Amino acid sequence: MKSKRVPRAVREQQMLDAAVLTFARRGYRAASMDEIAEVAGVSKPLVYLYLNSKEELFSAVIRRERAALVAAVTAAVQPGEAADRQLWSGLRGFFAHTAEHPAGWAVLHQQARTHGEPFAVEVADMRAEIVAFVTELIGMAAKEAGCVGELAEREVAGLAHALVGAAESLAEWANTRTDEGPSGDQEHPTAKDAAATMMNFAWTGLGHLMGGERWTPGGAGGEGGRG
Amino acid sequence: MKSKRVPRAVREQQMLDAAVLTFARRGYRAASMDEIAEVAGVSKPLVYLYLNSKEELFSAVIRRERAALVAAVTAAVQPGEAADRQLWSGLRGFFAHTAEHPAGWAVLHQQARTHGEPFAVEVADMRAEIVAFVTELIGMAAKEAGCVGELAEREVAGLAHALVGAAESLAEWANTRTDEGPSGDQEHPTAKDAAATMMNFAWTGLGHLMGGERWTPGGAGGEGGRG
Amino acid sequence: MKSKRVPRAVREQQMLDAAVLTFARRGYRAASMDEIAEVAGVSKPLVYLYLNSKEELFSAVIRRERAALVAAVTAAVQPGEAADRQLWSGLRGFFAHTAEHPAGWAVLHQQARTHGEPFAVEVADMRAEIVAFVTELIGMAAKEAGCVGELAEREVAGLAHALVGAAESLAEWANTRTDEGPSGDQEHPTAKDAAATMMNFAWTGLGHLMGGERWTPGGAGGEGGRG
Amino acid sequence: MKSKRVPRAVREQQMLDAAVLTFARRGYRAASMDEIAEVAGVSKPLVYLYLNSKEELFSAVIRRERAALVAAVTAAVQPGEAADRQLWSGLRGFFAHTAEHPAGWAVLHQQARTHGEPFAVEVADMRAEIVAFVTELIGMAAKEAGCVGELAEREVAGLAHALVGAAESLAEWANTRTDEGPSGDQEHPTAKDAAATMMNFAWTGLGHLMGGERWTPGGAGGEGGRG
DNA sequence: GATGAATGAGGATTCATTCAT
DNA sequence: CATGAATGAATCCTCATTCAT
Repeated sequence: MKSKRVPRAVREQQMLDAAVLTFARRGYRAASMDEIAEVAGVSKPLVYLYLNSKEELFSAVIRRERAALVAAVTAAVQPGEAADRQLWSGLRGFFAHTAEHPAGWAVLHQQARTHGEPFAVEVADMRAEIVAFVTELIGMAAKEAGCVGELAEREVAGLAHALVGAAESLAEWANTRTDEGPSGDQEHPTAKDAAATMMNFAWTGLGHLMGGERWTPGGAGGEGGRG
Repeated sequence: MKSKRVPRAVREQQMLDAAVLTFARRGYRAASMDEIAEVAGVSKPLVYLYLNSKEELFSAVIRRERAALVAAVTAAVQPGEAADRQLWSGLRGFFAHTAEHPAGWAVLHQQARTHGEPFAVEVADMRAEIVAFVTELIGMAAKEAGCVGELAEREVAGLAHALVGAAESLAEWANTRTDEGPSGDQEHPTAKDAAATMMNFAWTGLGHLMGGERWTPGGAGGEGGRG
Repeated sequence: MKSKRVPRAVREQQMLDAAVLTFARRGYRAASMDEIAEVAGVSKPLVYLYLNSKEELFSAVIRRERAALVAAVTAAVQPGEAADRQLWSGLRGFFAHTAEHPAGWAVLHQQARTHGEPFAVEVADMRAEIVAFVTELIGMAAKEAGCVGELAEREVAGLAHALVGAAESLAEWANTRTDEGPSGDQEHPTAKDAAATMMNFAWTGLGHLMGGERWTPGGAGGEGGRG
Repeated sequence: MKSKRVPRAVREQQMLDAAVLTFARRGYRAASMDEIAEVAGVSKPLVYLYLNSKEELFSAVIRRERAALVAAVTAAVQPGEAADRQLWSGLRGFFAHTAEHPAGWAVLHQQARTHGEPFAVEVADMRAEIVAFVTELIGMAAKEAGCVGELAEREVAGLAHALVGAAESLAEWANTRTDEGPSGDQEHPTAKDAAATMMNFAWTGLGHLMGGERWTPGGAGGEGGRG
């Protein structure tokens, strides 16, 4: 005896919840509208009445999850702070959100990118947003460090992409480990640990990069890199 | 004008070529055996005769592309060299191969991971292989730098994952640009550029990390990071 | 002019009807779900929605036809009567039912037995049921005739099998003639005629068998048989 | 290393042997030419070269098995003997042959009858042959017993069909038991036992039938039957 | 004579989607 | 609002059959 007469807005969220889970579990193509309706606890025609089609449903899911992730990161950051503090906060927000919403993250990071333009574009936009934010932070840091023009624009873009990719990889690693580890949070990289790893890995290097330090293939191994 | 009466080994490779392209373009589920057969220039039954099923075909594709990628990286590295030189060479091999085989890379990096255990495991294994290689290099570098026990094992694993993720992200970025950019190679990050970015981004930071430098949230931004 | 919006229970029977006809006409393998759906006047997906698979459909058909045949025979028999009366009534019920449902009989007698364990077992069970009933009747008759232990158990089982086989053969013969004969019922063995033939053929011999009469190869032909 | 250069006639028999086994095991439709060729130890095109098509192959199998069965029965019978001796011998030949060639019997009795006219006709013809032989024997017996015109032609036909059906049923029963019984021949009806059962069951009754004895529904059970 | 290479045709099954009630 | 009933359009897979060598 399912609860009847639920307001539309609520029903829609239930459907989106069911869809996120199902798309994450099965993938876009393998997820059937039948299963989604069943998981949502409603009849299939109702799903169509509210969400129109599988494609629109997937789209709605992606938009909602994107918004939620961006909101989580944005909420974590204090706009006025120093660049490294902002990155630190943003990363913690990112890792915390993806850890709490693994299905949502899976849909964004894995499913949406592998099933055609309409969806991939949405995620690409989100990623561009984040990359732009990181790029800005790097710029801020450069200004803070008093080094102007030292880093070419393209170089900065590359660094930002690398940084974002590193964070994504860590997020997946952390989430995957979570599923298997029998022990508590102390055992695996929590959001805080992951963020710390990122800061040590990326920011320290960036600082020296801004100081003009470069690794060059010509040098004798690590020696050349630090010279 | 399809060449007829081709020996089996050759036909199989043609089929795998067609499958890589099609799986990369459409995704595993959306790719139809009909389309793959057509792209391969053979009839569908022949595909089944040689590769048995869609699942086995996908599996064969993944195995082939995995082997090719690992071979490319391995061939690029000179085992005896210093850690940073090995990483540098390996990264160049990696970026060069993924740039030359974008479809193969897409299948490994995007499709295989999103379509169920049997396939994801294969890629996870490959990734673990690479992460292990990177982990070893970091260990070597630590020894070269005379810092022993400075980095916890878990920390190294995190760094390796971050590094690999950064490289993957850069590879995708580079390849995506390639598709759209009308101009030549000079315009976008080539394998060499990408590898340089990675070395500057990751290795420089690692070097200082081994020197005991850490970023801490308590400190005043970048200043605290370097102290 | 297909009647639309029919309740599920009704549609299922229509499908089973169509399936019986089609399986009888073509055989299990040669019957296509397409044809069955067409004969049933519905689309193929509906058949799958209700009956799940060709195998389950065939199974459902067999179970329904088995139940109908057993019910027909059971209904014809008066439990309290003498053994020969019960056999006589049961045979008439059997011949009447198989004559009225030739397709159902064909599916049970020919198709189900030739297409793998799951189906053959169902029919074997039914046959065992009937053989057991006949065996019981023979036992009853022996008791009525005052001959106890005269017939070995294995001998009775053999006789029961022979009797059932004879009835099946006659049923097929009668039905086959029906299809071709242009004239009315009087011309070919109706249920009553067939049952009479069976009683004369089988029961008369059984009676004398119980009286100790045996045919032996040693004797001089028919003479020896009656001695 | 298959033996090469085998004369055509031999190869054909090997193929027919393989076909009998495979058709018996799988059924006509489910048996694939691939499997038959493999069982026969030859390549598929050779099967087509010799037997032309699956249909013709099946036909050839049926014809060969029919001929073998008829030959076995014929060989067992001594034309000049008394009717009951001839039937006794024929039945022993029949049961012996079907027990020794279960696959052939399965193809004739089960497969051929369930897969369309062209094949069913062949078996129907064979059955008619046998029924005619039995009919003749019954006629002979009637003459031997001095009763002429006592049995209507249609009645005799029915009796013959019943008798043949009983024998077929016993044959199947005996063969099926053979597969399961772990003990020796003594345990289950051998050809001889089956034939004895048949003679007792059928011939004894027939003898009295010729003597004018009839079972009638009106009478009080077995008593009325014999009166 | 014998076979590896190849395919046209067809069959089971699933799914997104829509009405009529 | 809400749903049981129904389907068009693919998709995976198999098989009998034929060449070219």
